[in-house]
Order: sequence, then structure tokens, then C-alpha cells
Amino acid sequence: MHPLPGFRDIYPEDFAIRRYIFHTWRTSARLFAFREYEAPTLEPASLYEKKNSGSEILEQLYRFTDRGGREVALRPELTPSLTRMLISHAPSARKPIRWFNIGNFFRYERQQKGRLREFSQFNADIAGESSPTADAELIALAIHILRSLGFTPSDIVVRLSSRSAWLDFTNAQNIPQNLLPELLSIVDKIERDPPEVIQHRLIQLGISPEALYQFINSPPEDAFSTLLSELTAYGCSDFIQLDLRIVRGLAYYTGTVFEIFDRQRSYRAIAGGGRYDTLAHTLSDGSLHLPAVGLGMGDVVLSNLILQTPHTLQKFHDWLSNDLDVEIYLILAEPSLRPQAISLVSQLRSSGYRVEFPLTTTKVAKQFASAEAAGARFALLVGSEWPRVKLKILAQRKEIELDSQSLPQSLNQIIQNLKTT
RNA sequence: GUGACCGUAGCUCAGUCGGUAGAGCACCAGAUUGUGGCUCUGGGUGUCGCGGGUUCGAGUCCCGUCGGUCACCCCA
Repeated sequence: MHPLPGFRDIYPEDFAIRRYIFHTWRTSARLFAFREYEAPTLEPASLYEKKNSGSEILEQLYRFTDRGGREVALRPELTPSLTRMLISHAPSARKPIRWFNIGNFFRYERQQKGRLREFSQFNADIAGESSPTADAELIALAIHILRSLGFTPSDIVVRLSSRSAWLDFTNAQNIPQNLLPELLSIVDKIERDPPEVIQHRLIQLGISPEALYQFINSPPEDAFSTLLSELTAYGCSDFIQLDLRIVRGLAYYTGTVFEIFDRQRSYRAIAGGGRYDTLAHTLSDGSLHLPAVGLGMGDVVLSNLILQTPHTLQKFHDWLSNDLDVEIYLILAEPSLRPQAISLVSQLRSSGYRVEFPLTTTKVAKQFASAEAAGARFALLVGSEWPRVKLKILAQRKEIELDSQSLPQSLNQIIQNLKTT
């Protein structure tokens, strides 16, 4: 009995990092005033065909025919679903639209390092604003997330590029525009393929390798001036590097594109995104013009990186220590007081404490061991002293006797005092 | 889709020449009938991934298959 290839059972020990990442994604996006939304996990397969006809993306789709004879697919990405939602919502929505989503996505591919068949991804998009200031806001959000997780400019880099810059290049070189996709696919492979192969493909296209390398080596800074000055104002410039070799694979990008990598390049991209100003136009069959810019950040590479970078791992552990699974373990030393103990547990839970207690009668020593093993901060002993109870601060081995009547309130005070000392 | 390496307990792994399964950690119980991290004692919790073949006998050898890891491909 195994999960399917590329799918994972996630046990509570491993779920903690996901909770941490999701929490950081969600709180960061809300700090940037993005609103959360959701789209269906299962979509008509045609949603992915329309925007990318003839693409090999279709081979990586989990697709099947449902009982109603519909061709359906598990979503491999969110942008097409989002665009559909925007098409019906955008005409009456306040602009710019700033939305984010956290969800699971599926790709039928062989798994490898940093890549599974089901993964979680954070998506944030700004629609209805064509200025590069929107691109900057989105990149600033990505950096805010990574900073919140403890990453610094010496850990990661945002490689910034632009498809419109490449379009300008083709114009300046008198390269026919219909060769742009082929050119971009060559550029995309510059870092992976041997130079001879790149050279050969360029010459076949009638493009001068010298001109291309010169373009890459001296990016046209004017084309990025607004974006770069905004990012500097956000305090993000240390993370940014102009790098025209980034073009991204998807056909729908039209302007700014970017990818975020770990500096050691031990993984594929942590995040990526870009501007797609014509997708709404295409998907609405020309009825809506809606410029948009989007960002995607997956959980697989990110969690690996957090766990293997010492200072981000430390930050994760610090966060976990304030997010205990069990805060109070109630020890029932006198089984006849079980009803009173349960009532006390209920009060504490209503006050917001995470409380566990033994479901069957066991020895006190065993109960203390369970409290310890559960990682509880306090043990609350209910026994012969009733209606008084003993509160033990486990880490300090200190015990305080309290009146059970006053409990949730007196506990609040004790915790406040512990924090200030 | 192609290729390489790897599959033994929950985890990390040992298992000789082919002779019917073992260690540490973890877990459960007790030593200890109201106080936890140490110690001691007891407990194996297993479809040796699965199927077939060779053999008197297979965890071990052979074939197939499934799964894992990584690379290619592709990258949303």
C-alpha cells in the first residue's frame, strides 16, 4: 500500500513545515492587501488547450473523461482558472485586482529533486494595472515572504528579465517576429546546453551569436528603470539581478519575467512569474482587455531550502516552539474527579488553550511522561487537593497550586509573567 | 517517455558459503498506587516491495514487475 508515484503521505511531523510556509504565505499576502480566493481543482481540459494550442503541456496533464463524458484535467497551474474568473468579475471589480491563492497542483511527470506530481503552490496576481509598479509590488511580496522565512540576499537571488526586451532585440536585429518563440527557447537553454549547440541553433535561425551574447551581457537598463527604482524603494535591490537569460517556458508571458533561485543553484527555481497582458483577451475571445502580472511559489523546493539552510531552519524551530501541539496536559491523579477534570479541560479549551488529557486511567508517572512526550508547556494536576489544582511548568520543574475556579484567568496571568521574565 | 543506482521492523541499517530474520533508536508494559527527560527488566511490532523461476531449501542466485532516489526530457 503505497501512494501513487510522485504523491506523498504527509505525517504530522512533516506537516509542521507546510503549516509554517502556508502561514507565512498567507500573512505576507494579506500584509500586501491581497485577497484570498479559490478555483476548482478539476477543470475542463480545454482550459489548458486553448491558451497553449500545440504545446507539450498537454502531455503533462492529468486528464481523463468523467462519467458525463467530459474531458477534464487536474489543474497543472492556476493562471487559466484565475483568468476565467477575472473575465466574468473584472468588468465590475475595483482595480487593481489583487488576489492570492494557496492550493495543490498536478503534473504528470517523472519526479526528481524538487519536483513531485502533486505539490502546493502560492499564487498572487495583480490584474488591471499595466504599470511596472505592479510588477514591483509583486516581486516585493515574493521577497517579503522569503525574508520572513529568514532568507537574505546571500541565500537567494531574483533574476529579472523581460520578454518585451527580447522583442526589442529582434526588431533591432531585423529578426522576423515569428522567430521569437524559437529564439526564446534557445535562450532558455543557454545555461543547460553546450555552447556549440546554442551557437548552431542560433546560426540556423539566422541570428548572430555575438549580437545575442552582447545583448545578454549589457541589458538595456532603461527598459527596467521604473521597476528597478521601485524595487530599490522597497529595499529589495540587494536581491535583484538583471538577467536576460530568464525567459520562462509558458507561452502567455508578454513583458517582465523573473525567477528566484538559491545562490548555490542546488535547486530549480523557488518561484517565478511575469506579466501576461494578453491572456484575458485570448481566453475571452477578444471581449476583454485586462493586463495582469502573476507570481507562483511552490512548497517543494522552498521547504527543502528552509530545512538545509541553518538560519532559516533556526527560524522555523523558533516559530514551532510558539505553535505547540499541546500547551497543557491535564493529569488526572484521582479518577473519580474525571467529570470535574473534563469540565476544566472544556473551560481551558474555550479560553484558547490546546489541551490534552488521558482518555483512559493510567499512572501519574506515565501521565507526566506523556505530557513531556507531547511537548506540553504545562502539566495541570487534578487530584486530592481538589478544588485546588497544581500547575507544573514542565521546563522549569516548578509547581504552583491554584484554585480551579479561577483557572483560565490565573493561567493567563502566569503566562504573561513568564513572558516578561 | 529514456537511463543509472537502490528496496529487510515505524526509522537507520546488519544478515557470512543458499539452511526459514537480527541490532540500535522509536514504541508498549513493568521496576515505581501523586510527579516527567536517567537507569534496569520484559515485549518483535516483519507479506525480507510483489510475482515467477532455479533448488531438497531463496532475504541471499536468475527473470519480470511495482516502488524509491537521481539525471535526461520538460518546467506551470
